[in-house]
This record gives sequence, structure tokens and C-alpha cells, in this order.
Amino acid sequence: MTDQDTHVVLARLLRLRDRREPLVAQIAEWVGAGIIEGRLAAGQDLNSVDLSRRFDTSRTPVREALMVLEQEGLVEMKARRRPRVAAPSRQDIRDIYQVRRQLLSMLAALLVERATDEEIGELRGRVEKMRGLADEGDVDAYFWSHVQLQERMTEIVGNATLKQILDSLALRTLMLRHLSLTRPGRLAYSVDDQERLMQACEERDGELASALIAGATVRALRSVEEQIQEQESGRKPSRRRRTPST
Amino acid sequence: MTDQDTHVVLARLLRLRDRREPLVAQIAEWVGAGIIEGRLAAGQDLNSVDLSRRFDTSRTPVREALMVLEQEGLVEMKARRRPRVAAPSRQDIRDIYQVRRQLLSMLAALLVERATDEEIGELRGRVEKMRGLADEGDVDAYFWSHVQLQERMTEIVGNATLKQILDSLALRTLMLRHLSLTRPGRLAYSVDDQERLMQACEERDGELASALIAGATVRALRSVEEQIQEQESGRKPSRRRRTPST
DNA sequence: GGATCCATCGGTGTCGACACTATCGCACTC
DNA sequence: GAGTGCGATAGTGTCGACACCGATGGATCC
Repeated sequence: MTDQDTHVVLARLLRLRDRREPLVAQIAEWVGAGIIEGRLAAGQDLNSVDLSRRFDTSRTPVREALMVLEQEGLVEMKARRRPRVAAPSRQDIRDIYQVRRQLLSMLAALLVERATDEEIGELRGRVEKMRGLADEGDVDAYFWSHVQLQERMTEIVGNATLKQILDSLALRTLMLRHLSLTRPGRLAYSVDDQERLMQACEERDGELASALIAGATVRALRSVEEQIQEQESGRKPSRRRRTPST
Repeated sequence: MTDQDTHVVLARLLRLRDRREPLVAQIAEWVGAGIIEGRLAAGQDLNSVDLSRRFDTSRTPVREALMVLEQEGLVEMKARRRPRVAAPSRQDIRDIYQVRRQLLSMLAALLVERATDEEIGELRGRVEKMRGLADEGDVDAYFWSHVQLQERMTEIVGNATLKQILDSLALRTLMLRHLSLTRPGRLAYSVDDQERLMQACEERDGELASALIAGATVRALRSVEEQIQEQESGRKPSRRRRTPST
């Protein structure tokens, strides 16, 4: 998975294709990718003058790009105040995962109900590739494959509203998940969860699939929370928050 | 419930307070209310020049207001094309209600778990007032009370993400619900559903509350679908679609 | 020495203008 | 008479300018 691909996936999740001008899309992708990759720190100012200089445009398309990211929860905007990279509280994160769990359960149930055997086979193939990536320890590639797997599932289920909401929630958790998958052992657990899920789908056991995906979500949340815990306790004594130059 | 109140509720659902300039808020409220009340027909063009003339501003705040409505699903925007009032397909509507059902079930379960007795008492009070409005046949007032009831429930549960998504789904269905509640007898059924739900909450029966709200949602969808059916079959022979002058 | 006020600066919101393009009617073709 | 291509028109996306406001730092006061 190259940077190129990252931007393609991001563009899909942000629904930029045909919905926005290429210029706006480019800015939204750059800022969005920056937030997810951690290049732009949570809470950091995103003033439109700097960004417009960087992209050699006026502030109008920059504002529009930031509004796109705002609606996906990656950026916070208040009238007359500088836009900032979103900094969800501990509670926000729990809330997001709670909703996500509910909707992923729904997704799994619908998947079992509606997916053809061929489609499940295709998903199984993806999971096997992910197993390979996990074994190699290629976190980034695994990470984005995971995103694409969920994307494909929502596509198969065919509920556009559900897909849109899950995409949005995925984006909100992407920066967190990126951290959490870095934790040793987490990758292996994650791929195990996916394999169990695929098996439940193959056996057409909707109840089990729902329960498995809910469990996996709870574990993901726990992992994220532990990660944040470590990060915060590890930061207080020594390091200050990194504030890279825009 | 006056027009004033309508705009206040709309402003809350669109989260305009402090997030957008008053000018943008004003435009978004006017267009949003127009869509919900049916003054602006589904599929109708919303060109920014006309709107900017109407509000005596430039096109910049108009564009911004339309983007706000786009993210709530009331307006559809494609690059280089005129924004249009959203025209959800039959399938889109089913999808929206399906997700809504799932999340309302979640809401009911959380409500039973977390609401204090006082809060449930307050909700009960609201439902009793709604009974009064239903008996009087005051559709508009009932309609907005219903919206506010759900708003209050999400507030009590305290999951900001859930509240935001449910508000957004509520907006998408508002124009439909407005039609569907007009149907004779529908108001009485609706208030019955609410009363049963409150009773389940008082008895702290989460399972039942979830099931009741899910059932109510299914019935609401059916009512909306029948309404659309009638409308379409009734339109073909005689009347053409109303296209009021912006 | 710390809190408070104030001026300055930097950034946002809005505007009117301009280039570019989707749209629509019209002439033309078959 | 229906379909196709073209030109006029209307509307979108972007720009640079300007007025206004929030943030920042220094002077003042206690």
C-alpha cells in the first residue's frame, strides 16, 4: 500500500469523487491524511492562510476542504475561530465505539443474510491476504486493508446510509486505530477476529457474526484506551507534545 | 408551536449555534425549513445566485449554508452542477429507516439503563402534552414535539455521537414524516407507541423498550411508504408536480 | 510578582469580479 | 419529425480585497 493508494481510499471515504472540485479534493486529502498519520497533531490550528499559501490557491477552496473534513469529524470549526484538528475526549471515543459496535453488528447480520457465497469467498480472500500482511508486521498495509475490507462489506450489504455512517465513524477512529494496531500482538488478535467472522459468515450464522464483530470492536476500543493511557502517562514527565510546523 | 420555534429547533438539529455565522445560519434555516415543509419540492434546483439575491448577500454564505444542509442529507451537491433539494429513492428511505430503527433501539436500551426517575417523569410529561396535541389534531405542533422528545432522550443518554447521527437521520425523514403524520389515525397510533414506550421505561424493561421503539419505527416507515404510493398514483393522471418559484 | 487592560497583529467572513462550463434552445441534418 | 451539433446563457468555482473580530504580548496597576 503506497501513499498513492492511501489517498485513493481517503478520497472514497470522504466521497470526494464528483462531489467536489479536484482542487478541494486535493487539499482535503492532504489535510485528512496528515491528521490520520499523525503529521498534524490533535488540537493543532489549521489556519486557512497558511494552507492556501501551501497549495498556492485562495482561501475559498481551503475553507471548503476544511468543511468537508469537519463533517467527518476530523476537524472542528467554530465561527470566527481558527479551525483545529479534532481532539476527541476519552468519552467521545467511547461513544463513537459504542455506536460503531451497534452498527457493525447490524452490518454483520445483514452480510450473513444478503451476501452471496462468491462475495463471502472474496472477503475470505481479502482476510487471507491480511493474514500475510500481519505476519510480515506491515502495519500500514494491514491498516488500510482493514479499512477496505469494511468498505467492501458495506458495499455488499448495499445500505447506502449505513455505509456512509460507518465510513464516517471509521475516519474518526482511524487515527486512533493507527496507533492501536501498532501495539505488539494487536495485529494478530485483529486478524484472528476477522477470520472467526468470516467463518461465521460461511456458516451463515448471523447471531454469531454479530457477536464476534461486537467483541472485536470492544477489544479495539480497549486497545485504543490503553494506548492513550500509556501515551499520556509517558508524556507528562518527559516529552512535550510535538507541534510540527504546519 | 410557532414558526419561530420551528427555526429554533432546526437550528439545534443543524448545530448552527456557534458553529456558523448568523448569516449562514439564517439561510440554512430558511432553506431547511422550506424543504421540510414542502415549500421547496424534492429535486428542485437551488441555485446560489437566486438565493443570494433573496437574502441580499454574496454567494459565499449561500454556498456555505447549502453545504451544511448537504451534510444532513437535505441537499445534494455535485461539482459544477446546481445544488438540488435531495430526492431520496424508495430504497434510500428504507435504508434510512433501517439504520434509524437500529439506533433507536440502542437509544431506548440506554435510556432505560441511564435515565433517572425524574428524567423519565419529565419525558412522561412531554408525552402527555403530545396526547393533548394529538387529540386536538394539531399536526404541526405534535410533529415538532415529537422531534423535541427524541432530542431530549438523546440528551439524557448523553452519547454525543449517537445524538448527532440520530438528529441527522431525523432531518432526513422529517419531510417524509410530516406527510405521514397527516394521514388520518396516524397521530393516535404514534402517541400510543410513545406511551407504551414510556411505560416500559418506567418499568425499567430495556428489552421491551427497544422492541417497542423498533416496532414504532417500522410502522412509521410503512406509513411513509403508503403515503408515497398514494401520492405517486394520485399524481400521474391529473396533477403535475408543483414547482413553486424558489 | 501576578492579574488586568489595551493596542496591535493575524485570521476570518463576506464581497464583487472573472474565467470556465453545464444547460438549454435553436438551426440543421437525415 | 426525431436526432444531432452548435451557440448563447446562466450558474459555478476561484480569486484578491476589505472590514471586522479574536488572539497575543506588553504596559499598567495592585
